[in-house]
Amino acid sequence: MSATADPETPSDDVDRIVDAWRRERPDLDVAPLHILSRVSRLARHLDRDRGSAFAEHGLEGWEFDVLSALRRAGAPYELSPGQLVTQTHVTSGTMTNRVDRLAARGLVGRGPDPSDRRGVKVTLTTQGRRVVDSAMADLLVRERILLARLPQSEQDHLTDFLRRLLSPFET
Amino acid sequence: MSATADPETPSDDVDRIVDAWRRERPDLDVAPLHILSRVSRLARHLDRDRGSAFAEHGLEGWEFDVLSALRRAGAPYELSPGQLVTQTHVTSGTMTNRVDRLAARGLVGRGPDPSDRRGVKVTLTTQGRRVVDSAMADLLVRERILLARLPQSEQDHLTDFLRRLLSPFET
DNA sequence: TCCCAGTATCTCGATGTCAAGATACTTGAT
DNA sequence: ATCAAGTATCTTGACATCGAGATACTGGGA
Repeated sequence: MSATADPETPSDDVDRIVDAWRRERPDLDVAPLHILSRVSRLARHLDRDRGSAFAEHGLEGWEFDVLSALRRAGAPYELSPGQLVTQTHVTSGTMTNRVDRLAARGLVGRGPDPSDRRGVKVTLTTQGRRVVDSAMADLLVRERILLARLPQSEQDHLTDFLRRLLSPFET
Repeated sequence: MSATADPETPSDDVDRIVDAWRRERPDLDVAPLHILSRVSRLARHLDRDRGSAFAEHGLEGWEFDVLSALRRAGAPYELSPGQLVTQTHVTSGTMTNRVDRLAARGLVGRGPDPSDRRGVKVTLTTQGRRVVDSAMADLLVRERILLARLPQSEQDHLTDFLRRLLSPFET
């Protein structure tokens, strides 16, 4: 049991890890793990869960990331590889590869940028738009169920806390 | 600006993503993204940040994961590859590879399990223990600084919220 | 004793990513 | 008009991971 023992909040893996560190390194303040280790673990689980949601629509997670950036951009659903790199936080080499495979599947089209001959424009096809729209709807259904464990006021506080932790990373 | 506009909480990337979806799909309730998208993004940033903390000790993130599992286990700092697989959530093939490379660097030792000839025991070397101990101390310094943006009572609430979101995944 | 289902670990091939560098084009200063 | 620096994209090679299957050993029942 961790220091914040409470019959209402059963101990989980992170509590056990924190307790182990306290036993081995009593000189260290390992409290940060209670929050940040849970953030990492929750993200891993969310990734897996999203993966299985997308699989029902024949999509990989990385495919959804690209398609949803194009979808969000609004009509005509067109962005450059560079813009996609910025929005998805991958390298340019990775994006070249992703666009190749999405184009081969017919989910995006790739064409020259008329105003800059170095440039390329990636556009969502009708099929790509249909797929990403239904995958997104499904994803939200699942995520709402997960969040239902927290009443709205707690969700609002949680959003606020996360936003503040995120602010030093994103400007 | 998102629906929860407030002069004290400036908009961030997630707010912009949520706003874009609301514009494109007004029929969808995209509120879950406010929490879950921030969790994923924060985890990504934490990963990068940990990576640079570990680099100062000559460690990769995956190396720290293995070494810290052994360190937490307590003397004699010895676990089987299977136990390491369970604790680090990677496959057995990955763990074979990781232990190979850690042993080549002299951070762990690998020996036969006397009580089961199928088995292997992985142990932390003195050097491995020294390295993981200092990397852990450094990591905690960084993470405490991050969390200093939230007063203790908010950190306690955040821990509680995350624990509840995590509970359906970890039993 | 002899099997055989179960378990622990390792091997192999495929995959997605990154970092660094190559290529092609643009822009602004001279 | 020319050229250097900057920008956008693509290519290449190395790497860590995964999934599936191979190998080696254990333990219990016939």
